[in-house]
Amino acid sequence: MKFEPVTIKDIGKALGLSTSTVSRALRGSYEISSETKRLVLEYAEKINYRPNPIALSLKERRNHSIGIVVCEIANNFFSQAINGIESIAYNRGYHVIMSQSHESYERETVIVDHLASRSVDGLLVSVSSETQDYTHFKNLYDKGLPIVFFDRVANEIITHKVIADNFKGAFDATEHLIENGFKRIAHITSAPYLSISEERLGGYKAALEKHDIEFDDKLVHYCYHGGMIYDEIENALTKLFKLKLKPDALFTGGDRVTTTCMQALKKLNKKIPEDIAVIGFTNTNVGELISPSLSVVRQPAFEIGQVATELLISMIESKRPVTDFETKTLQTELIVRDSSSRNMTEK
Amino acid sequence: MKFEPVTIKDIGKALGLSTSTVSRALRGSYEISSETKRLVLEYAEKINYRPNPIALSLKERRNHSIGIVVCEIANNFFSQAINGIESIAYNRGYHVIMSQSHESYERETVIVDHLASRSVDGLLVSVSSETQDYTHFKNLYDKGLPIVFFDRVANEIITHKVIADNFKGAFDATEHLIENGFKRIAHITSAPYLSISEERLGGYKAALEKHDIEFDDKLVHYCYHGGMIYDEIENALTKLFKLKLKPDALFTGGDRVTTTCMQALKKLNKKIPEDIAVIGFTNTNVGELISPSLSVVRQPAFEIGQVATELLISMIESKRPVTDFETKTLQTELIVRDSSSRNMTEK
DNA sequence: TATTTCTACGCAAACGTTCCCGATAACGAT
DNA sequence: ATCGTTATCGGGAACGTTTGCGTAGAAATA
Repeated sequence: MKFEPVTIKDIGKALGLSTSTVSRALRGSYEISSETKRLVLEYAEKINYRPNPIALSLKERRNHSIGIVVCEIANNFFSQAINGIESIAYNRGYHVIMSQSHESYERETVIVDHLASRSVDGLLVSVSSETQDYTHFKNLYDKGLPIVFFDRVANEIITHKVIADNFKGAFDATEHLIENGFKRIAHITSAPYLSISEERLGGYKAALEKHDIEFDDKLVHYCYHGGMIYDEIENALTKLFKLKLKPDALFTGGDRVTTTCMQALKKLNKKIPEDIAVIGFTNTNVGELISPSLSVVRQPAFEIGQVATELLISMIESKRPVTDFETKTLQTELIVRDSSSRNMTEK
Repeated sequence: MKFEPVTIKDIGKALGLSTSTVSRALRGSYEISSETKRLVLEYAEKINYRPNPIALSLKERRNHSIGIVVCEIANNFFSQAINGIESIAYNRGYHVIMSQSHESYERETVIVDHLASRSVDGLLVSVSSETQDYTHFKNLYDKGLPIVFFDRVANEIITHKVIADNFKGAFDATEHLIENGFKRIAHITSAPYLSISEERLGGYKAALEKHDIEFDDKLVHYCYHGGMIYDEIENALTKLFKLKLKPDALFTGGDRVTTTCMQALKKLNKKIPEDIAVIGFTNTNVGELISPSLSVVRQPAFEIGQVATELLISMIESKRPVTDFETKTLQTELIVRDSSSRNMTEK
């Protein structure tokens, strides 16, 4: 199917004017008589003329569009973040182009290359859990393509980054468990080289240390697919429960990890919080409906998306090369419910 | 920031060839000597040449991108559908441009106009709950812009449509409640003029009729914001509970409506299913974790997205105008859990 | 009246490609 | 020696805009 659009040339032909005159009239240039302007504007309106954005892009060498690279859309955190991204982009006149890495490094490289081959003015990325090498970003970035990382960032690339305070979020969650009397706190999280995993593990360790609980790496499990693969989670849990010194609490890092852990615990017939207390990073909006109601660390996903987009657009629209980069850290929210409660276990 | 890309011209200059020769060499034309081809290919590889997609778009008058218009991304159904859309689009070499109407008719018109002004080869749309007038789609469609509707469709526009079998899904859910002994079945759903609302209401009525239960419009409530506004849902529920003949079961139509109803019921201290049994349309993946575990009608969101995208791309790539349109109906899945169980109430 | 200054418009290049049409050379055939 | 082929390449238009520059005529100035 073809979509035959009306061009500036058509207007010129119809009105006996040159394209330049029409163009100028449309932009309201002072060198066009008001009479001609009126004529052009009226005719353009009549035939519902819309400038061809592609021709403009070619001329101005920009697209007014930004690319998003995330592992998956169907995830509470990311869909909320994308919502934030879209809200800002829309107001600033940018289109948002979506793509998913599905936690695959290879696919990420393909996507990024595809997006960046100049069909996009900038990139908003949260790296895949498989990604350990960042040269595909580095190459483009060095060539001048603006990139802002959010959530899962590439520390070795010097640019704007927007993250939640994962350290503090993890610290608070862990300390909350400790203060509720739990001593053997397990931690299931995503791939170890992910920035978020590192930061959350750091907070977890710091809380243990503060309360003089020895860190035990047998209590920490990494799920390389971020909870996308059920068995990975179930295996981690069964290993934990086979320990001589079983955990009495679980702190999960990641939206998918948390919900999948809850499903696995249900399947394994573990009572929460009697058998094991649970608190985890997740942005689900039905935490209170879950049985028992789920204690969570909630990330300001929408705001992260917004801030990242603002930074990216400022980079895109900056005349001079940007040299002053910042890492914005937004606070998480600790929502305590029943799944991490000591009271429940004492009944 | 500027992103200085290498063009076909640069290659020509460096190698002492014309742009046409370079272009042909790159495409492997038979009229270029293998020696020249080798030279060009090697050099292009070396300097990492990527064709400028914008220039191509201008030339070929297409973009290899499709626009998505939905009410919101952060919604289980839509994020899963978008996942399906992206999966097909990626394989077929199309970019996916996202936008949200936020259930606003006005915003929808602006978005559609913006997207369609030729920055997109086709549109995948699920209309907003406010939309009753479809001329903004009709105009573009008549001009030749391919459009495929999914989920919430515009019946008056003759094109491909992909929907879940909302009638049957609603029928099954309602009949399930009836067979479990419930007699006063309330129905809370989205805006009445939405195709999905109509279809689901139809299934609901048909099930009632089959089992000789009189339809009572006092048991039906429409939420014009599709559950996005909490109070709208709570109001509907309190009205239901103020009825002389209170409902004993609730069938909800819509992802957001269902989860928000659950939240409101919790806040109103209603026991499920003792005070009121619940089953609803939703694509949440934590239905079994909810207390009580939630009976749901699940839509094949991912597949709906896939099928819609395939149809759209077939329209885009069709040489001749498409005249044979189909409405694909995919089956829903009834997942019975505790929230709609009679047994629970008899304990 | 001759010259300058506006006013209002057109020409053409440019953005990066593709592709139709020629152009040039080599070469065998006549 | 001339011609038609074939192989290989370049010129230039086109896609839809914007914009620097040029220039016509009219008005203003000298």
